[in-house]
Amino acid sequence: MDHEVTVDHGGSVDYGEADPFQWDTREDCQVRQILDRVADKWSLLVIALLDRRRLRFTELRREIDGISQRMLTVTLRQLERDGLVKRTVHPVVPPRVEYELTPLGGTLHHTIQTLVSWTEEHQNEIAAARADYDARAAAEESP
Amino acid sequence: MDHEVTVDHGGSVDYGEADPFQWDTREDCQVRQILDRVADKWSLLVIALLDRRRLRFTELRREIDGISQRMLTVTLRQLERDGLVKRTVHPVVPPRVEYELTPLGGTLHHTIQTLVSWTEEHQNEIAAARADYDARAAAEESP
DNA sequence: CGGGATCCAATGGGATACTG
DNA sequence: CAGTATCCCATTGGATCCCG
Repeated sequence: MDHEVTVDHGGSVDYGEADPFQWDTREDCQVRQILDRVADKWSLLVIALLDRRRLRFTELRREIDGISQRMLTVTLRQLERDGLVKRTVHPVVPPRVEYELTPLGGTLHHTIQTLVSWTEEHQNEIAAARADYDARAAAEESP
Repeated sequence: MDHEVTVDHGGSVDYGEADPFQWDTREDCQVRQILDRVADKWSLLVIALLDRRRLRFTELRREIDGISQRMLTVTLRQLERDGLVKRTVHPVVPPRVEYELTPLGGTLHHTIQTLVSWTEEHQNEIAAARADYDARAAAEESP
């Protein structure tokens, strides 16, 4: 039960760990699929907001500018399915549903916070790079 | 030239740093926009692959399973515009264009690598959570 | 080889209305 | 309040052709 299983993907390429700096970039790869979920626009924001908090549906909706009710629902369901967010329904009227990070979601939060921090720290450099790029592009078109 | 500028966003809400754990989640916020770019499916993969390497267009295309020529072009242009990737054209025939991370892109790579590593480490937990979720969902529908 | 331009299909995602 | 369901449009992104 604890031995490795080699799956035949139909190709003859060797996908072993020949290169420690290389990882599996195939579409059907687990990591790729999870990355798509985790690196999602809304997921990122939801996880970032749920740090040390426990928010209700409407609170999240209000905090995340621009998200529609539909996308918040979809995003929360995905995160719940992935075991990153815990959903608690309080049987009262009116309904009260709260969302919080699971321990697993908490570990991801650290990583995401790093990404957010990086963005905050370098936003000026990026803005400058964009301005520079746009200026060059404009200069080439109109001599 | 080095004093802070306060921009009036047209609203009367106070978006000051009242809460150190809270950040600006408005759509027109720089961080939000950059996050969207940086947390993009393909951008993530390109940056992850360009670490300590310098790859040609076709090499990137081959490495990233499932990316179309169009999306690779678009992604590389965006990354170049943001100052994260440097594009070098060698004036030979046939053309030889190489891409590499800029120093700024290098700093981002660290962060992204953390995200990729997190995914690799926790993929089994996530897969288990999904299976569990799906099992419960199926159980509820068919009694 | 490394794209730019174009066309078209898929899908993401908003608006709205209804429910427990 | 916290969704679900439906409709529908806008953007994303793939396929194809062409050019330097």
